[in-house]
Amino acid sequence: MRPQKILDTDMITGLTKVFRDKGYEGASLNDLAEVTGLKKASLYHRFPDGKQEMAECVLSDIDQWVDKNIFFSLLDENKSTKLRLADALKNIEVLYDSGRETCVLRAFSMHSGLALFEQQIKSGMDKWIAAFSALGIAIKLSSTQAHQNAVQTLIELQGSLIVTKGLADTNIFKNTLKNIEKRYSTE
Amino acid sequence: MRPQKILDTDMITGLTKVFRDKGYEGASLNDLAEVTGLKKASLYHRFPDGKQEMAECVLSDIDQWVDKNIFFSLLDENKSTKLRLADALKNIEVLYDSGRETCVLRAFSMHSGLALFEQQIKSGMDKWIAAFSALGIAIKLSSTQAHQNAVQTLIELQGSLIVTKGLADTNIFKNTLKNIEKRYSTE
DNA sequence: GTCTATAGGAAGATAGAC
DNA sequence: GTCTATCTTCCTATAGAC
Repeated sequence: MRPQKILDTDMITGLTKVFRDKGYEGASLNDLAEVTGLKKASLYHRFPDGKQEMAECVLSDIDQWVDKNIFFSLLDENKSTKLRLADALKNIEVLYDSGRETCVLRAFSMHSGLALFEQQIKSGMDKWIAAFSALGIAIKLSSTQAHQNAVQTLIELQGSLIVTKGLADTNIFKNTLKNIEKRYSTE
Repeated sequence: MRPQKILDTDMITGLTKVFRDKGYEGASLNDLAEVTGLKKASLYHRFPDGKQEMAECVLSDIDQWVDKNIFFSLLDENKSTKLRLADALKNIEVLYDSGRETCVLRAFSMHSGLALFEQQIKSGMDKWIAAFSALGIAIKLSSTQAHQNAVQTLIELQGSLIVTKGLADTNIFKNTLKNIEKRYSTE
């Protein structure tokens, strides 16, 4: 991404919204131009490699947000495990807008045929599992038990996003977050 | 769909494979023509309304298969609840090829922008929930408990499909099926 | 850095011969 | 019923003026 002039953080926000709603192939350059207020040719000036570069910037931006607001919370040894989890879950609710928003990585997983995304999906999932495994270890689970719980947590988050959107009922997602909280409760 | 000449059930099989792999927008008429061995114009002869009609036929075909092989199993009052569930789970494993295949309805849920699909997703999910709720009632759960269990089952199935594909590990899906079996076990 | 204009190709869909 | 050939539209991407 080249040096910028005006809006830049706002541009990523707009691109993210379009990619989330439409997926990689579903998002056309016209869509992306419209949401940013720029013309197509101007988008190519900011992102010389075109649509793929825009997608990578969006992914990288979300990746950093998740690192900072979710994984860091889960691993912060200055706080109790209960508080760590509560903070992480609160930020997960923000990230997915209580289930109204989809997971971008998943939106990119269909179609595209770009192997790049497959790899990022795998490593993204591995990071979620590692973070929740660490939380499991912190509450004295065995390492295999901690791993199983982490996988189950990821399954429930992803599944809940789908069912929440399909039935248009955010209570489903909120309920899943509560179940996850219970799973890591020590009482 | 017009009267047919040669392959017909084979055609649906081929179309299904393409739609599952690529989603609705990702599946081009060239892809669909190639897999069926017909030319594009011939596809339009069989499906006058084009791609959308093909997609609807695929969905309807799967819908019937699920009715017959999964929902009917779950509701078959001639068998024990344990056996009903075992049969249904076995067929779920077939349907998704142990997690290697995606859920077509979900593959159609992105992009497209066709409201038709949104409606079919909702009613499809409702049917899964109703079927598993009935199983819950059959093992004497309260109606609210049966409903909650059914929603949780659907969440785990959908989530497990995603995580299984993301990590390329069918053990994850098989393990989820075991967990579902446990949830409805009466011992 | 942003624009207008356009190239070049692939998409969905149709006409009409056989 | 299936084909070849073609239409229109939309896509990603680029050239070049300002």
